[in-house]
Amino acid sequence: MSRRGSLVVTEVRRRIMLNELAPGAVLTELGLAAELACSQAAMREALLRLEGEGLVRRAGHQGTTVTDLDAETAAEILDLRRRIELRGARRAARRAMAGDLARLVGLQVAMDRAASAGDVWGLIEQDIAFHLELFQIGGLDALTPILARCILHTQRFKLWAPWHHRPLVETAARHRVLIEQLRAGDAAGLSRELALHLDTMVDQASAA
Amino acid sequence: MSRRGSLVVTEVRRRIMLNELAPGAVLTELGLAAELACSQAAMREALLRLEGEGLVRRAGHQGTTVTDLDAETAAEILDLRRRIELRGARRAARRAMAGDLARLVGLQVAMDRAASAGDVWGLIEQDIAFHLELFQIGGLDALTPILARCILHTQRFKLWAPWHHRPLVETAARHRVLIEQLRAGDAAGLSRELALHLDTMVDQASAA
DNA sequence: TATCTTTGAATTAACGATAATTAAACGAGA
DNA sequence: TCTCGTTTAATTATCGTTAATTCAAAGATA
Repeated sequence: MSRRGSLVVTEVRRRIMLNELAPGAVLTELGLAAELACSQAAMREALLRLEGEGLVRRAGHQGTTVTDLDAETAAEILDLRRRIELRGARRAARRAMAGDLARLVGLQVAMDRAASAGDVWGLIEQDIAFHLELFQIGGLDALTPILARCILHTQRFKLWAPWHHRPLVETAARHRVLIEQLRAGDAAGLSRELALHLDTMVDQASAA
Repeated sequence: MSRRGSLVVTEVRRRIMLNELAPGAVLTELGLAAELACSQAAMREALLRLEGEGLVRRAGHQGTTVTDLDAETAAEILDLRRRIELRGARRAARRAMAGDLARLVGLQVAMDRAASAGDVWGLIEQDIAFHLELFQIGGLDALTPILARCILHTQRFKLWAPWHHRPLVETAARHRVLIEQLRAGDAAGLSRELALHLDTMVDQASAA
């Protein structure tokens, strides 16, 4: 699993998400490759992937730039995310098996660990994995990559906005109720709680 | 514009969309590269892009396979497309400038040309460009790639379903009314017509 | 006969070097 | 002083090759 390319794309993604590579920054394949000690081809593949995720924009022969973000766009994407995720959750409540619950619980404890360790990025990664795992139970596989993109961008905006100081442990704990609703097979309850979950995220961002 | 890589990705995309490369087919980088007379690296980049579009699935060291498609998934994606595109259209009606209309008219005549020439694929390409152009007037830039993906997949399903025999010229002509509503700045009218436009597409597919 | 190991083919991943393309800096002429 | 053409530097795109990984089938052993 020591796949170099995988590690490279993960690292560049992390730097963009954490704003270490700020919007508008110009990246050159050779330059970043030297910094991360990989070949140009590996970095090329990484940037290609990140372009597919909407994190960078590759423009001709004049370098690759980190994409901008703004509040209105973030709101639009969050709205789309809400719709997709709620629809998936309603289906998930009717289909969840024991194994699904076990996987979610596993991600939950991983989030708790990351939160108490103060590992912001680790918490984000597990949070994304949690929501995607929950969605995939619903079986709408073709929408998963779209949802993944929406989640990525909402998280990016949340990190970028200077006012994201909810305690980590609380953030992690807020997923427990979702598991409970899912275990109960309560579609209405799950979608209600999930909507609340997403709303608090936006409240947090718009409460300036 | 004689960019080799661009041409390669376009060609592979065309073959998948036209079902010349059927769902489940396994593609090897070297094999396809030899067939299209390009290097492995160029084909690698092409497949990477197509994976980002959801047309192929790259799985470890066991080849790249063309993704499956089914009616339920297509319906879900079309639903998402409708939502995104209608929202964009409502905004577009309030923002359209003369230049925007000119571009749309240009695409319209290109569709007419392709239709009367019996060029199915050309018509599809122009149709996709038309809808994306219309959406971009709305200014929701961050959603454009998501919409592009949805449009691509709805078109793919339409082509894949064996019952898509609406006359080409009629398909092309059906975009004129959209331009008219946009020119009139009638947001309600445009979204109504666009919804109808999308509904006929699904009726066409579900009328088995 | 069943299971484990080994060997082989096939494929992706990575690298280094070269070519092609673009954008900007520069200078000459009007 | 401004504009146009040329040159130059930087960057991406492509190529050919090599290395590492995986899957599957053949063979050996209990």
